[in-house]
Amino acid sequence: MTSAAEALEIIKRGAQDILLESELRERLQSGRPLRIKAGFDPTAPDLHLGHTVLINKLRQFQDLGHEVLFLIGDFTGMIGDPTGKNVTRKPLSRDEVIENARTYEQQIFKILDPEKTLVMFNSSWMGEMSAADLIGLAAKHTVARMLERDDFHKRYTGGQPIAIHEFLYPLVQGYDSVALKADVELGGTDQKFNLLVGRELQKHYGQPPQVVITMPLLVGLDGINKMSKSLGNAIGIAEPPNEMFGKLMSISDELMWSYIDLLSFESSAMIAHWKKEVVQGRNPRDIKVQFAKEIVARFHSQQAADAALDDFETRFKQHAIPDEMPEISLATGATPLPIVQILKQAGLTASTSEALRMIEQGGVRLNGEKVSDKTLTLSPGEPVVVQVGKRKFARVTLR
RNA sequence: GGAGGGGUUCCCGAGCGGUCAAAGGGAUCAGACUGUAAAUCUGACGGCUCAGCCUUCGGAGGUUCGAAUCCUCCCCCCUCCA
Repeated sequence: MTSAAEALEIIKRGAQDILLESELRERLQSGRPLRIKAGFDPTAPDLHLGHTVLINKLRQFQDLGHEVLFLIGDFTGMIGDPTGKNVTRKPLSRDEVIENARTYEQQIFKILDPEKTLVMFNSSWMGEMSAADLIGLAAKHTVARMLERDDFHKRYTGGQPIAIHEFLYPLVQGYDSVALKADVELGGTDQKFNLLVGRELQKHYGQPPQVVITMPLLVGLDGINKMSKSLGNAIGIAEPPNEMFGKLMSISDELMWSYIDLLSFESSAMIAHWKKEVVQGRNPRDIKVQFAKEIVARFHSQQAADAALDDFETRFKQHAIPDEMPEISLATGATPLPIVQILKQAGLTASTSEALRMIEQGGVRLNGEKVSDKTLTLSPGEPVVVQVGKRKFARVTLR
């Protein structure tokens, strides 16, 4: 049995803020299973590593005997969370939201214990709410306080539009905590404002305010924005091992450390040791490889991780052709097919113009031989391995 | 309701009658280098039947030999006043 003090230590690891820590300690000491809320906006159909920072923390709560309320914001998803956005989001349709929510459910149990997880949808209470109730809810907050929020403030002063419904988002999210009688709510640091609104509203509705725990945001592959599917800088937890491994290796040597801090299950002592080694001259690549393997193994398997490393090395260190690649069959007419058409039709380039450019730049290879003739044509015959750049391959058969 | 400012290629942002497929930056992609799909450097970056042609500058018309640039109407955004 873990003591309340030990539990607190576990929970604190990696957390950015705990508001208020004293309240959390009290509730842990009460000994009852706490209701731990985390809300997810169903805009992104696939979970990525950024989400797992939070989900790992939820898992820790479960391991400590608490109950996780995994809230899918299907109702709020139709609003679109304005957090961190500098433009108004377009609302999702009902069908899209439901579709996305289903995908979420399938994925979270790679990490969470289904026995201790309640998956809920906020439409089940928000959908029932009358217009009068909603106005009543809106009356509990002011425009000035909304504009205190950094992203709203920036948009407002920067001449960017803010639609009224975006103000409702934090209120609805806060109301969810009331409906769920949450003891604790977890969120990214960017959610702090919204989480605190939950505390306010719970007080208004006569409940003890929830403890707010924020987790640092994982920066995306671009090294600038937070990881987000819509920004295209994410590593999805369902991605194939090679893809996941390659993306992890593409993280810059500096950014790598924040990934390791937030995602690795290695002890803090080990991570500190690695940092020291790199300062002393060890190639950061080695650490990155180890970390990438840990993550791939977590979502796939140890074998898959080893295979991903092998593939990576043969492909990038030895510039070899990978074993597996898409098989494509193209129909040839009476005349031989120009190389640019092959590249385009095989999906290796977006257009024939791009195919021409790739050839000019020396990025196209046929069975490993660089192609320099833009007018090259191929006739039906043996399958050929067509390559564009270092990453795109296809085995093409002309018929 | 009134006055003013603005909508440009994936994003930001110049251009304000021909020299514009449209500066610059970012992103992306390719090449070089590298024990990394790090960093750095170089280049490319609308499409096509590719030394030529076609389509783009909020939308629809118009003026002109010629328009992203001028005019008319419409749509959208912002600011100030009420």
